[in-house]
Amino acid sequence: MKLKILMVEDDQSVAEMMGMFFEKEGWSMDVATDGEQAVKMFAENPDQYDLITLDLNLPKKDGIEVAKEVCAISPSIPIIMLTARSSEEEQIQGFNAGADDYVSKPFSPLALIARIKALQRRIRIDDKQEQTKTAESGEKFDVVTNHIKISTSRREVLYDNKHVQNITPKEFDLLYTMAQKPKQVFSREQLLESVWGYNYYGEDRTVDAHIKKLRQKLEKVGANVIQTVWGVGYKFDDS
Amino acid sequence: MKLKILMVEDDQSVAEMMGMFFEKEGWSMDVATDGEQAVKMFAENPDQYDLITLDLNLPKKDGIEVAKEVCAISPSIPIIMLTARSSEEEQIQGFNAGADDYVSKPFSPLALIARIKALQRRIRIDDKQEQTKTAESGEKFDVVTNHIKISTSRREVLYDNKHVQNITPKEFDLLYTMAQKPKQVFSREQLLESVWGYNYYGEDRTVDAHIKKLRQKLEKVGANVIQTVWGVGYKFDDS
DNA sequence: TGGCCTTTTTAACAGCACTATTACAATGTG
DNA sequence: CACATTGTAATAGTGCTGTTAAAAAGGCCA
Repeated sequence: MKLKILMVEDDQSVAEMMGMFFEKEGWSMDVATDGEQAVKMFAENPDQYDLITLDLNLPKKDGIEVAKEVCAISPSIPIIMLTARSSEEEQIQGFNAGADDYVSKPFSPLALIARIKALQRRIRIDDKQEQTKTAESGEKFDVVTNHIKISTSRREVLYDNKHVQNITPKEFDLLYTMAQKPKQVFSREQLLESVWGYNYYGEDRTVDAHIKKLRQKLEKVGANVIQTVWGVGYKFDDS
Repeated sequence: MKLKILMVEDDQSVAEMMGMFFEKEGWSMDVATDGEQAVKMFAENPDQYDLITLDLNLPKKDGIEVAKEVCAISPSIPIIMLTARSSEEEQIQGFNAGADDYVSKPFSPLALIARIKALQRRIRIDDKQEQTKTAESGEKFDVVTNHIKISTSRREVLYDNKHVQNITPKEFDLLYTMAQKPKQVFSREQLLESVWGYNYYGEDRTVDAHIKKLRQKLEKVGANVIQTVWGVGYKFDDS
């Protein structure tokens, strides 16, 4: 997989650092240091970029605005937002503006690379399912499996078109993380890193507690989609 | 997960503290207090170490130089840089020299442990993906023989596309170990080392017991793939 | 030498005590 | 109210051992 990435990032040292890691992966990168430059660079030659990483706090034009304008030019471009604090508010705005995933700062270089790979994988899969998924209504769901639909922009989960009520942020993120790769087992540590963030050092068992609550709420609409894999972790499976 | 870590750190109190935390995780640690010693220790026996944590400010030979020399000996060894102040400059140089991740001082022991775990996980995942570069659809199987498919990411075993039910961790590991090299005989000692870990002192016959259970579960889907090699051990064969 | 029986070695099986892991409930905090 | 944590109960998995069954080896005799 060879990628060209547009990194929108005002902290030059971060950009340089990531540049080296991308190079290690065999990817190339352009950097825009403010919002205006980002939009300009992308507008000039949209097709050359495979993906955009987008800092939210930018000079001149903030990340949300950049995302909107970029999406106007090329709606299918994958965008990963880099949010300073993991503020729910910002995430929702970001998703609304067209972001596909977010990574909260500070992040480890490898974490970002992992997300990029995951996103690319997801997009390839989506492409294959394009026929089934397209248009009809204006409803956009980020994850669609046999029974479940998840909308990140609305923070909504539907099971057989029934709303799952009162999902909390952590529960939503947990479900979203696992549902992106159905049947794949996630260790508690993986979930901690993915949902709680790079620099969070909580207890494994905290995950259990949230899984329990999530299961309770899913059961209310008849969903039984989170399996325990003994000695390993959890997985999503609704087949 | 059992690790041996080479910690390169001139501040002895830091090293001691981390030593205790590593011990709690069941990991062992060697300490080098300056750059020269670090390179020497690593060069003497590179394979014993699973990971290096590397302070950047070192007597005699700085961390960057150590990283380069270590990478020259063994390019795949994971390195985590410990940067004294979060000086971006240093981080960048460190990565250039071959570091995989960084933690800025002062760091919490749990933070470093979390980073180590995350790094190990990624390395394992990357290794697997290299082995499994085939696989087109979302289905990824790490082992595929005539009748059996094994997916470590899903912890699933299929025999002629039938699920083997209720596989426990030990059983899965046993089967996975043997199925990787069909027809090769594994002694009980080899299996103990591979599945239980190299410093586990258990009875040979414990292996038998698990093989029995595994066979039972495999029989339920009509699989008869584990042969006894009298006086030697067991082997996987489904041809 | 080759067949047959006995002895010895090795593996299969079954059950139990123990451990590890997970689910659940309750609490404290912001 | 969401969350993190902790204690406890429930559950699943593991390790071991006594016993039984099977295989190999050795001895005996035709």
